[in-house]
Amino acid sequence: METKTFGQVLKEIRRNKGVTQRELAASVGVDFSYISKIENDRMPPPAADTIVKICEVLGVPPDDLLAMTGKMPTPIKEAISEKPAAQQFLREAQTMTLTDDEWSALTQQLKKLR
Amino acid sequence: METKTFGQVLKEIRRNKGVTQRELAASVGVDFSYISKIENDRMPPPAADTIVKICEVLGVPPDDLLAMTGKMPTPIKEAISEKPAAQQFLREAQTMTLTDDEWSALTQQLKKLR
DNA sequence: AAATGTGTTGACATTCAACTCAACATTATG
DNA sequence: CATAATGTTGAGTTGAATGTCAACACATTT
Repeated sequence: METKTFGQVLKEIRRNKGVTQRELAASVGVDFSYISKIENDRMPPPAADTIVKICEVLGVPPDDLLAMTGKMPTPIKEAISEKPAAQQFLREAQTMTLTDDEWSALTQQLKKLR
Repeated sequence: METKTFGQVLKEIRRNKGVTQRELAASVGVDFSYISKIENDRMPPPAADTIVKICEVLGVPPDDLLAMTGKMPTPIKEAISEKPAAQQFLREAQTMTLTDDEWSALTQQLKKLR
């Protein structure tokens, strides 16, 4: 399985949308040279919040790009930080080393709650 | 409800165990003056991993102190970073803004899985 | 070919968490 | 009280994350 890098994926999305690095950078609020480095994997992926902004500008959901980096946007981090019960849950989950399927099952359970 | 600070709780535990700041600091691997500052809330709580070490030295479970800080130990962070399915779960959970009870319910579900 | 738009590169800057170090203050003990 | 043990404080350090800036290269259009 030929796994694409973060930079490759971003460059592809941006080009498909017909946006230049400078346009994207200006809208996001970073230097355009930074976009270039990210796209060529000269630098690690940006902060989670920057990834979210980039995706907003490009009009795509941030989920895939976020998943590639293993980073979590600020709102999610905060939601967890403020909830001891959530932290408790995560500690349990970690000691169990859940599989992907088990996580999916839990996501289903989530929806049942409401 | 008079909520105790992180420093107050730590100082109390340490004293109950009859350990000096210098002893604790030496065992944990930090400067003793750092312990002092933490106990007097002159500095924010230490990194999650340091909290865990402190609790190991003092012989208490780290859960309470960790919960007070909203920080997550490295193993847990890594477990999540590596699992897109877990991130997906957390994104869902965040948009739903679960209550404590709902988190507890999920923790119960966890145990049912095995 | 000249100018303009777009992309790349290297060096450097900024911010923040998480401490350390040296000096001083306070408390306990003989 | 004298000394040692313990605790406190202010200033500085370190490393990682996240970028910026200036210069240049390439590509496109006129």
